[in-house]
Amino acid sequence: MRAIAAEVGVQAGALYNYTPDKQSLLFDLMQSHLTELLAAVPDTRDAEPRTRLRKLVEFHIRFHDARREAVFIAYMELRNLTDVNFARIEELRRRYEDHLEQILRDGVASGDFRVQDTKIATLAIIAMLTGVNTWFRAGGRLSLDEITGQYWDLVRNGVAADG
Amino acid sequence: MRAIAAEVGVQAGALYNYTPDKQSLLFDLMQSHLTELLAAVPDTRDAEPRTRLRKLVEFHIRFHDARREAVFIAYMELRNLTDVNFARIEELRRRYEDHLEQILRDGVASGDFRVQDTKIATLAIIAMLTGVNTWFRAGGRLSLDEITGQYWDLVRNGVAADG
DNA sequence: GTCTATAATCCGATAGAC
DNA sequence: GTCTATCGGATTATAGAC
Repeated sequence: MRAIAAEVGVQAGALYNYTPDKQSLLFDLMQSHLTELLAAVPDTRDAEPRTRLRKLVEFHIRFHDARREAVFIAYMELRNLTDVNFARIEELRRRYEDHLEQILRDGVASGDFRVQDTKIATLAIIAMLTGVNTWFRAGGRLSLDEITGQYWDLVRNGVAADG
Repeated sequence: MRAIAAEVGVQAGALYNYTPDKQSLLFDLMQSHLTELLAAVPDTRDAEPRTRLRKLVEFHIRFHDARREAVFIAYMELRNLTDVNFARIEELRRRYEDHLEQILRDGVASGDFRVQDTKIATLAIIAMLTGVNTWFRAGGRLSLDEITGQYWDLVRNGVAADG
């Protein structure tokens, strides 16, 4: 709380005019992050499964790169949530995962994708995509667009029906 | 330190007969974990790239599942290492990544794999595999062998030359 | 709404008896 | 090698002046 106060430019006690306690502040940060994530998911219902999957891959990498700090907190501070707040956050996270899983399900049904278990593929793909944040730094050897293209190749081939 | 002492069954002060300070204890834990990881990497130099990759995927998931606590600490406590210790740990981690990247390079050279950038594919695959730890619990819907098989399908197709 | 001051608690680490 | 006791400092949160 002192570090946050210093960043904002006030004393620690003044923060308690804006949040009842540290737990609420942490929960609100995570909830806002995931709510904004859900609101920003591209609506691709009318497109083909491959296009929908590509759009989601591109969106996920872009969105998470643009909010590195929030993503970092959302992962590292999970264990500091109360049981009730943890359950709420997990529910939002599950709803995001459902967007991807639905695309995979539709792609399997249409014959575009071949995946044994869409839930496992969902978790695998999300972990892979989110991992970009742990090493990517702007100005490196490759641009984020180039990296996104390569991740898309891995995902596309990974779930392709003609693999 | 007090929590560790309680777990071991001694008072907090007694721990300092075994470690000079908390930083050294944390570093030793991470270093041991990664050293054991490197020592346990299967030697598959004489096998075909596809077999080598499959063996590494199976090894990675098995090894990390068997050491959930160490893996958790190795990720969550990274930011609490001094700069010098952080560099040492990153060097060990890089050496592990090199095992996978060499397999991918050899597979690309032999025509078995098609990957634009082996370094990116390495990081993507490792993030995907390590992610299993965040959700897998023994006794669930699928066994770890079944899950490993599905991750292998995703990896195999992802880097396949005939995708 | 912000400040200073402080309460209550927790932390890593040390000192010294045994 | 472990204990008790404690130091010095950090933490979250509150109280009360302005």
